[in-house]
Amino acid sequence: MNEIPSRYNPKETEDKWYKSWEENNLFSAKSNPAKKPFCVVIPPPNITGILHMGHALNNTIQDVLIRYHRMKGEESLWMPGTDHAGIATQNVVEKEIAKDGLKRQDLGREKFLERVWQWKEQYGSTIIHQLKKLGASCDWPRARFTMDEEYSKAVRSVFVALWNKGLIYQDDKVINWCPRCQTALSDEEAPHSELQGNLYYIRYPLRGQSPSIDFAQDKSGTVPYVVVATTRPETMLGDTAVAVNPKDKRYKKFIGKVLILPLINREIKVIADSMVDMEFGTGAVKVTPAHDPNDYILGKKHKLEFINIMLADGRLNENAGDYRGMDRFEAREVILEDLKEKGLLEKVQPHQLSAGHCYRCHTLIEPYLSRQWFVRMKSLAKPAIEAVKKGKIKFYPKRWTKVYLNWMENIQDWCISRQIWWGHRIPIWYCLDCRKEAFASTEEPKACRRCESSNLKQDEDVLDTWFSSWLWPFATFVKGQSPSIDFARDRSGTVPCEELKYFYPTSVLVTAPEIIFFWVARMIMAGLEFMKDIPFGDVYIHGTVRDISGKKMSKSLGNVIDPLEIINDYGADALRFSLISIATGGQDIFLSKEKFQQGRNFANKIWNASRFILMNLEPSLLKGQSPPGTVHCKELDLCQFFKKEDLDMTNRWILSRFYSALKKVNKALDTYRFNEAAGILYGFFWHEFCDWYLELAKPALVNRKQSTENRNTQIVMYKVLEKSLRALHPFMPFITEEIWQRLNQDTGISEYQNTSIMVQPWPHIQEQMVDKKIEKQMESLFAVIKAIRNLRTEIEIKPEQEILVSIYPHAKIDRQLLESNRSLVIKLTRLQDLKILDANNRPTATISDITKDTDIYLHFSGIIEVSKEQVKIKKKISEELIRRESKQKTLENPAFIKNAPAEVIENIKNEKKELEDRIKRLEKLLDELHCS
RNA sequence: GGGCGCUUAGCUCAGUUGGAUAGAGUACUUCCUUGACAUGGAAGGGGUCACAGGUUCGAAUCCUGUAGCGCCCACCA
Repeated sequence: MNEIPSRYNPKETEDKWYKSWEENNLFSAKSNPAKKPFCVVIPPPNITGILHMGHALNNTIQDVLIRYHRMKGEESLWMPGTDHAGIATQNVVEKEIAKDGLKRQDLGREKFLERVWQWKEQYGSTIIHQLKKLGASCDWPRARFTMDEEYSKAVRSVFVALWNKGLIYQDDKVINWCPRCQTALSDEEAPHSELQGNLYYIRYPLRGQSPSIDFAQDKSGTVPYVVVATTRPETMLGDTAVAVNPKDKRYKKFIGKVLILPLINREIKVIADSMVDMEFGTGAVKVTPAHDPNDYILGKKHKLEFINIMLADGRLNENAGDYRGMDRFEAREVILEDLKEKGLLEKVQPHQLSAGHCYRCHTLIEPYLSRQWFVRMKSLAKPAIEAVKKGKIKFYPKRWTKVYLNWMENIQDWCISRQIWWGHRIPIWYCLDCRKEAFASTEEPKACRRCESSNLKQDEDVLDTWFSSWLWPFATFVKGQSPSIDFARDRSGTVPCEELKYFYPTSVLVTAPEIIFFWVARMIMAGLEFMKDIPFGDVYIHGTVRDISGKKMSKSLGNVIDPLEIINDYGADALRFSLISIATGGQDIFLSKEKFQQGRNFANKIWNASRFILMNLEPSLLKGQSPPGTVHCKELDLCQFFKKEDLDMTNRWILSRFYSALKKVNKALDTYRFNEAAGILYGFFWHEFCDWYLELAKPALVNRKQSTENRNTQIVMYKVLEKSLRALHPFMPFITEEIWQRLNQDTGISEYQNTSIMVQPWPHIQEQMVDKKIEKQMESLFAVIKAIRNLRTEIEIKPEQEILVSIYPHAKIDRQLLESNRSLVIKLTRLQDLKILDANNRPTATISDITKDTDIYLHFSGIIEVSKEQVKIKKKISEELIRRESKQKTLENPAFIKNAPAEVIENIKNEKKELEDRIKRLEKLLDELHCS
């Protein structure tokens, strides 16, 4: 026992216990009708991922929930897994082969994919190991990967199901194109961000006018050109019209006229459309149907030509004339130069705009006309909107509901095809012989359905990664199922899938606001479509982790605080506890390394309190003296150890406080107020259990004789610690396990046969131990102790110097309370003696103070500065007078008396009376001071 | 252009349905190496709860507006 070090060393415990939990299968959960299910599916991290603070927060919250519910006796499953992360992973591997001077095309599709799988096998579970470091109690043997065979089948089934319903279609549209990743992206994958650019005003001459004419000097009134404003001048090469608003008087005469597109010398028409904003720019807009979503609409409407001027990599193609082969940004500069030379660049204005950027590589997105696959979303969205509106799915905090609904109500078709290789290949086949319509199939078809030819070709594209993620809450459960699985029917029992029936819908989804659209919304749609039921009842949205100045943490900014570094320096429990304490109500959290000290210090506090308790515990006493089977990890009525009435106040107090705190913790956890739960436990354990209770208990413990007092104190101290450990376990799994095991071992209590604290029951509230009266009394006692300490500090004398205190208890306080705790007060205030007075007679040479129910006189062999003492008391009196005055005023207000609830009035009356009492007593102290 | 969040102690933030002398962590001041813990203990100082109106007997808390900061969404070239 004595070898317990005085500092908690996480390194010696964390890996050891994690291993033990895994070896004993303690994270495993399975269909168990005898128990209530509780299920959380992990937001699957990318296989390219490395643990950052966002993960740490996200997974700590999930682990707290899982561990809490597991201890509450629910069959708790935390379903883990990883996401193949199409673009991100492909990028990583491409970078890798680039070191050998290779491109993916050099290897070919098959060889390249082999390389990716290799990479995945080697590095793909890095983040899983890191989550283990964090203490995540996932059911690891279940871990799924979005490209597992079964999972892939599910993806294809879903695709085919939607295809059969006519919800999937192929079309040429202007989509978001990342020239670096060379693939289409969905709108969500191309978030807009502000950009400082220019608005370029370019002159488009009327046909018949020489382009070389010096326009600037033409002031005759008939302007031979139209000026358009654009932020992307290079796209002019693809212009096929100029549009003006039909109501715009300035341009009436130009409508229908033909302009000569500069540099290219294409004839383009001036068209009229109400879409054009007369206020913006010149009111005349160049129309580039193949490179702008709006222009695309105009192009369709006015039957314009669609001219694609760009290659997949962002360079200009053969339609760009002399500019062919140039990169889009380079071309912009050259074009501007050329325009300027020809006198066609009228002016340049600085202009702030926002434009899409690739969410993977941050490259500026190019709107790009291409043939892609889409999902029609409107009909899928409808039930998903209903489910939230009807409260079947609830967001915490509530405000995200609106964000969700707003997006869902304006939902656009989802571009799901990606021009990359790593991912689920689109299950569409084309017959190269009959060349009829393409068809979808869950399995590779042997022959064309029309002409029976086997000369088939699968679509080259792969599906958006999120097209697999949206099935996560149920596709993770299908293992060894038939590929043509009909999820909904499966639940009804046609195809047995016990686990899905048992765990679905899952309980709660924990995630960050950034992926509400990407993932949460789509999972709800998929769940309702394929399972005919919601995927989860609650959605808890936590904040985004930022650095101390409010910036998002990112490697490029160099402001990252690495969770693994924190774990290494402070321990996983410290990291977890600090994160939970900081994360409030889904608010963004601002981190600095220092913030983790709180968690570390708390862990150390728990460690040392436990160390103290272990050092003062007589195992034989606990083992031998208690009734058979009583010191038990199961929740037994504490009354089996002792009659509540036989306990002294201190013990009754701490038990009462523990259960009062526990009640609040339960409530907080049940409503996703994690920081509050952590805060209550922190406050209880540190400031009540350690600061007060253990100090109060010391005298009883020093007395090693087997007195009832000693025995009871040992049991209570032990019990409160043990229960606190259990309550703290979801937050700090490692240290609580370590100590719990030591308690187990050192007390030699054989009833602890279970392997771990994590499978012990959550502490049960023993209502009979809650005693508000005792709590009040102890507070009075604490007030006395504090007042004495305070007086002590005031006189600034040496610790050794003799000090005596006499107390006059007022009627309110139980004299008995002081009498029976006299020696405790002496100990905690380091007095020589404490007298409890019968009459309120002030002895000489003292300073004094009052508490709510006592007058306190402190005597010492020094000189009192009477004037200073007077000032102190007078100040107090005047403060109290002000308060009394305000209460008085309130009570004199007839409206208050009329409207306020009786209870409030009563309170104010009491408070006023108390204030008056205090004032009277303070005045008396002042009086006595004059006498002395 | 919409929507949302924030503004409380030097700093970082709590404050549940309106009814305390407005809390915590950290920093600061003084004292304490008293055998659980200096990653500690004791005692302190520090806030007109962004601003202006309003509702109410009563507002940090509810309503309206203003300012600043920060997010998210949107096809203004």
